[in-house]
Amino acid sequence: MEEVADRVETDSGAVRTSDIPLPLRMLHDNAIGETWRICYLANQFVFPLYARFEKEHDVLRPEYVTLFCLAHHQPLIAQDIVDMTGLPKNTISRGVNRLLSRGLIARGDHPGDRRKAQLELTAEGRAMFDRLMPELLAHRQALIAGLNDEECAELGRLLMKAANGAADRLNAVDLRK
Amino acid sequence: MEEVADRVETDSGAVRTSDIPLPLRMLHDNAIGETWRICYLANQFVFPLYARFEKEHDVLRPEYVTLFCLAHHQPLIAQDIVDMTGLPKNTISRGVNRLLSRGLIARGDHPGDRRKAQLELTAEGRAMFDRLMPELLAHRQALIAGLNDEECAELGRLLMKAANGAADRLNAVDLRK
DNA sequence: GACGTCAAGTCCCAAATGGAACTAAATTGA
DNA sequence: TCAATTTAGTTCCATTTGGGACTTGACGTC
Repeated sequence: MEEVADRVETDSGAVRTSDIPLPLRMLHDNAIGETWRICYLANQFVFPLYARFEKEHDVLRPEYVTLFCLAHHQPLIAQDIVDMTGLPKNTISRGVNRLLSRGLIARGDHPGDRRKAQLELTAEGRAMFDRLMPELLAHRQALIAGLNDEECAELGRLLMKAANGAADRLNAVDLRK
Repeated sequence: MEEVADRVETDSGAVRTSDIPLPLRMLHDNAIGETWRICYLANQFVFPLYARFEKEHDVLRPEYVTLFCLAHHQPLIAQDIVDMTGLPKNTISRGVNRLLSRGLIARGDHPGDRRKAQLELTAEGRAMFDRLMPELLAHRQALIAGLNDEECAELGRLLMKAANGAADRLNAVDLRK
C-alpha cells in the first residue's frame, strides 16, 4: 500500500498521480477502496448540513434523523429509529425527548406493550421537516452532481445491495477472530 | 414522500413493503435516496470499528485517520489530513498531538514554511497501523459482502465520480439561497 | 405462577467534539 | 516596504456524545 501507482486513469484521461491534489489522490487509491469513499462522502455531506440545521433551526443530528424517519413512517418506536439509523439508543432517546419538549413530535402508548412508546409528528414537527427538506435536497444535489441519472440510479442500486444485511455482518465481525 | 409504494422490486423479487423490516424499508425508499444509504453504510461501518480501535488499541478516530493517511503518503502536514478526511482541523490537531506523545508519528520542519509541520510515521506507528489493518479489512469485507467483484468495482467508480469536487460543491451550497 | 432472560427506554458520567478566538508565519498588493 | 489578508496550527470552552448501569415491562420455561 506504500507503493502507489504513478499513473492513474481518470475521467480526464491518464494523469500522473503527483498532479492530483492530495485529497483526491487518497480517494483514488487507498487500502479500503470504495469504503473510504463512502465515509468521505458521508462526512462531506453531513458536516455542513448538521451545522446548518443546528444554527438555523436548533435541530441536532439525533433530532433530524428522528424527524426524517417519522416523516417517512408513522408511528414508530424509538428502537425503530435506532435500527433505521444505526445511532446509539441513548442518543436517540435524548433526541426524542428534545423533540417532545419542543412539541415537534407526540408520544402515545403502544397497544399491547407498555415498554414501547409510539411516536408521531405533530403539525409543527411536519412543518419543521418541511423547512429542513429543501436544504437536504440541495446538499444531496451537490453531493451527486457529478453523476448523470443512470449512474445515480446504478449507484443507488449497488448501495442498496451492499446495505442488505450489512448491519448484521458488521456486528458479527467482532465474533470471528 | 408520505406515500410509499406498497410493492417493491428486490433481489428476491417483488414483495409487499410491509414484509420488509423497517430499517431496510427506509433504505429502500426515502426522500434522499442513495444519500441516505451512503450515510447509513458509513455509520454501520464506522461505529463498531472505532469502538474496537479505541478499546483494543486506545486509538481514536482522529488518530486512526491520521495513521491511515500517513500510511499512504509521507510526509504530510496536518492540513493535508484535514483535506483528505473532511474532519475539523482542531480535531486533527489533537489527534496528531496524541500520536506524537505516544511516539507513533514524528514531526519535522517544513522546508521553506515554518507554519507547516511535516508528519511521518515512526516504526511504532507503522506497527500500530499494521495491527489496525486486518480489522479494517475484515470490516470492509463485511460491508461489501453483498457485492461481487464487478459490482464492487463499479460502485467504487461511481463513488469516485461523485467525490470529484463534492467538497467544493457542498461548501458552496450555503452561498446560494 | 414464579424465575431467569431479554427488550425498551432513561440516566449518569467521563470523555470527545467542534466552533470560535487566538498566535505566528507567509503572502498579497499598493 | 509595510499594512492587510490569508494560512497553519493550537487553545479554550460549552456542548454533545456514547458506554454502562439501571428501571420497568414482556416473555419463555420449568
